[in-house]
Amino acid sequence: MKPNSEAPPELLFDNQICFPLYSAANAIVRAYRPLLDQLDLTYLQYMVLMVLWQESCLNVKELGQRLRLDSGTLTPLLKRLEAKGFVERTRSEVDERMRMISITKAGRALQSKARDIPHQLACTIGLSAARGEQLKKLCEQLLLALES
Amino acid sequence: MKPNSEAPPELLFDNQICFPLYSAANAIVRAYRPLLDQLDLTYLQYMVLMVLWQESCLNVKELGQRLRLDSGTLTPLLKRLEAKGFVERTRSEVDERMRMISITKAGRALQSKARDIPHQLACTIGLSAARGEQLKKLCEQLLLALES
DNA sequence: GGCAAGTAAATTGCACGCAACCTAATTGGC
DNA sequence: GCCAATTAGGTTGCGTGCAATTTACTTGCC
Repeated sequence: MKPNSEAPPELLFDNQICFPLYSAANAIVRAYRPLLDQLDLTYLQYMVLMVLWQESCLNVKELGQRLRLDSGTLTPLLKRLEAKGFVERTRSEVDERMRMISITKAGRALQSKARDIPHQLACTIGLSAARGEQLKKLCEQLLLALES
Repeated sequence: MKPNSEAPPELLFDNQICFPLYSAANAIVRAYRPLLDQLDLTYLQYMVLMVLWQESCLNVKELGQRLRLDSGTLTPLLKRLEAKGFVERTRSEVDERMRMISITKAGRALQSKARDIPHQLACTIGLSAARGEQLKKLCEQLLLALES
């Protein structure tokens, strides 16, 4: 009995293009964890703060557009960041539907504590700057295509 | 007041290498969803079946090594696949600690139903074969480096 | 001004990921 | 044969992702 005699090669596990990407994303989060534990942050919380370090106040929708996430993910995450004292969640006075997310002093203070993380992570992932840039570009292309 | 005057460029959100990868992985899962809904499978369940289409019986640990996932993720997932009738979970007679996961007839039948999925997905992600291969290679390198 | 349509967040429910822990079976040394 | 160490898998708890729905507010049209 011939195994997989009629299976097209694209249905073979080892030929999957996207699964390595999926696994790599998981591995990245794992690699960040020990570094971010020291700041009491998860990877996603770290990314949210990184946005807020640059633009100290935006609403949930804007944050979601930058991070490609929706309110179902962001609302509980922002509540956790608020509970830790790193962000504030106030209602917009102009439009009461909007929730304005702003960085607190404690949240901004994390920026200097995080100073070494990019370098430390770069060491563990051990990808040259050129390959890193290449990877980033490819992912951004893919994202562009998937944003119909 | 100069914003971010002392922030190193690696702490700027738009300079993150890994976050596009993270977002792309999420986008891939989203892109697969409508296709896999027809088979009553999630992306990860589809990947598990893809492994089982090639090697019709392995234990949880072996499955976890191929997929880079642990029992905390796989056990509930395999129970769901069993509930749908696509796999069987039996105890090894040689070593009672091991749980043997084998594909069922219904599970194997999904392989032909899935025949068009790779092509359909390739259309939506719209990455040339060359760039796809490049992306796969980069992710595999990254995974290799992170598997200390 | 009043009301339908639209919009921003929040909520609910389900499926991952994974650390931390637990249980049961096996192995290795003596 | 006995017991400590190891191993396989399961459980728990928490944090995402996201579809689907709900709630509260705003806008547009008459």
